[in-house]
Amino acid sequence: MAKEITSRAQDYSQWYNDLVLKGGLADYSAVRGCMVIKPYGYTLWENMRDQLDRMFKETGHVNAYFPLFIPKSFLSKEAAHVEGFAKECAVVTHYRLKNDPNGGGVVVDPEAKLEEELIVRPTSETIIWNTYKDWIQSYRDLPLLINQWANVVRWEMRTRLFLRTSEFLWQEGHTAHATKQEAIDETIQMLNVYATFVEDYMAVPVIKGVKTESERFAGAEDTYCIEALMQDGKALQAGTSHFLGQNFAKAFDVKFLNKENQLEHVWATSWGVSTRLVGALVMAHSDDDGLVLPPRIAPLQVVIVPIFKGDEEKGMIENAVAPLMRELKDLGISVKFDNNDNARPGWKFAEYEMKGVPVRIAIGARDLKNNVVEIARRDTKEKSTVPMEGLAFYVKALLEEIQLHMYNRAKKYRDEHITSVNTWDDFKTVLAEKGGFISAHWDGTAETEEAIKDATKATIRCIPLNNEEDNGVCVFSGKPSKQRVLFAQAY
RNA sequence: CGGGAGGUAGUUCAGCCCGGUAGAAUACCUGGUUUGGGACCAGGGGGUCGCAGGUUCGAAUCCUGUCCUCCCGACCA
Repeated sequence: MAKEITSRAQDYSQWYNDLVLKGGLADYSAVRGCMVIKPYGYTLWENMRDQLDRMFKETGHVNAYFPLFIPKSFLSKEAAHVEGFAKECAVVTHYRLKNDPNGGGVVVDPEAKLEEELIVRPTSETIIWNTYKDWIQSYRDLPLLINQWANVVRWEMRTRLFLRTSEFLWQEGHTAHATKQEAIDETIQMLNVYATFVEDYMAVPVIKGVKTESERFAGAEDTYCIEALMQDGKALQAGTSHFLGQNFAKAFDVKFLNKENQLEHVWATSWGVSTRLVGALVMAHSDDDGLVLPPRIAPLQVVIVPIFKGDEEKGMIENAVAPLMRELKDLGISVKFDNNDNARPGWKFAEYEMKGVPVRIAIGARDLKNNVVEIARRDTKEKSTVPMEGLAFYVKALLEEIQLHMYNRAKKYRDEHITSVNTWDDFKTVLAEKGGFISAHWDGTAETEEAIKDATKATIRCIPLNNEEDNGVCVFSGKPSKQRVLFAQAY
């Protein structure tokens, strides 16, 4: 068949591409570095987005929308910020095309040059803080808790579907607070929201931590992150939450009058997750037969495949399936009855396995006679025969069991791939032969971090939150260290 | 952005070296037989050979440029 999937062992990168393309999540586009998210992949993103949106609203946030274009001058107002993003910005310089006088289609009209060039947002801190300046006068205006769902553009040299594309979809929360502590609390709260979402809905275990200075967001005081582990032993940053201090408030002159009638700069946070989460989901759970999607966010939770000979049997099966479909839908389960006559059952089995549908129900004449169905779960590929009686409730419970099992399996793998090492030799050996996170002492300097990166391509993914104090010596420099940090090669 | 590979039917690919009417498998359409792990028979439709120039009587094939993709590297989320 056409839809063969490269195995993970043979070529992990190609396996990932195969899953995304053949699983129907996305396609390449005519534009370099930009992808088309197909309906199945977009439904997955919608399910993720909707749940996150609920969680943001439960924690008091509201949505708004800010412009795609940012005046060039805004970007340079915060020194570290411009430093971090300048090299990957798309710039709009003209506002009109005209017919080519030489007959070559349309060309940019040189007369239509913009007075001030516009940047296509790589992130929205600058335009948002320029706006917040007008919205905030008093402590009564605080906290300001706003999120936006948007697309952003970062001009990437090397792209990969979902993991790194020039344009991607994300949400960015931008909040303003009266006190430093309140802003820090917000930063941590949103980190926890992300961790809860990724673990409970995506079934991907994460480590919460804080970034070192060199991995910090451009313009932040502290960057908190959740780090996940992929099946090839590489880490993936799944979400970040930044404590911005007063950096943007000072750059954009955002001040408020406190209760004592004194002017102060506000304290800020920003936090985001992107369509990159789809890539994380794919690489965390899937196998050589295709996608494996967690029930809570799968575009389709259950598929029913009829097996019949002739119209009479087909009709009997349809009669039996109709009430089952109703019961499943009443329980909030998404279900599809695939009675397409063109494809045979075996073809359908393979197809829905490729697409990662968590539960497949097969019903044939033999089953009708015995009042049972065959249920196959995608995560373990186990098949079992289950009575029709109470089937909807059985399926509901099974979906929850699959969700839990997927998380536990991923967590077991992750936990087995956190290795404590105390020597530089062990560090290199473990990284080369086993991969995953390496827990090691670090002397706290950017120089050592850089040297380790140059030698091994591994970076410090994070300093885990609530890290134990553990006196030792740096695995690279031998200098004293108070705690272990997590290293890994990363996406 | 550097190195390597590639772009021909919806898809996977052959044809290119050595220029001469664009092929296969699969998918698709019609009819029939089928249906418990990617069915079979018969008939049928479908491609400006990525795009643009050039060489030539003639270009998928040779030359130049350009766009898109993959892998590796640098950079970065």
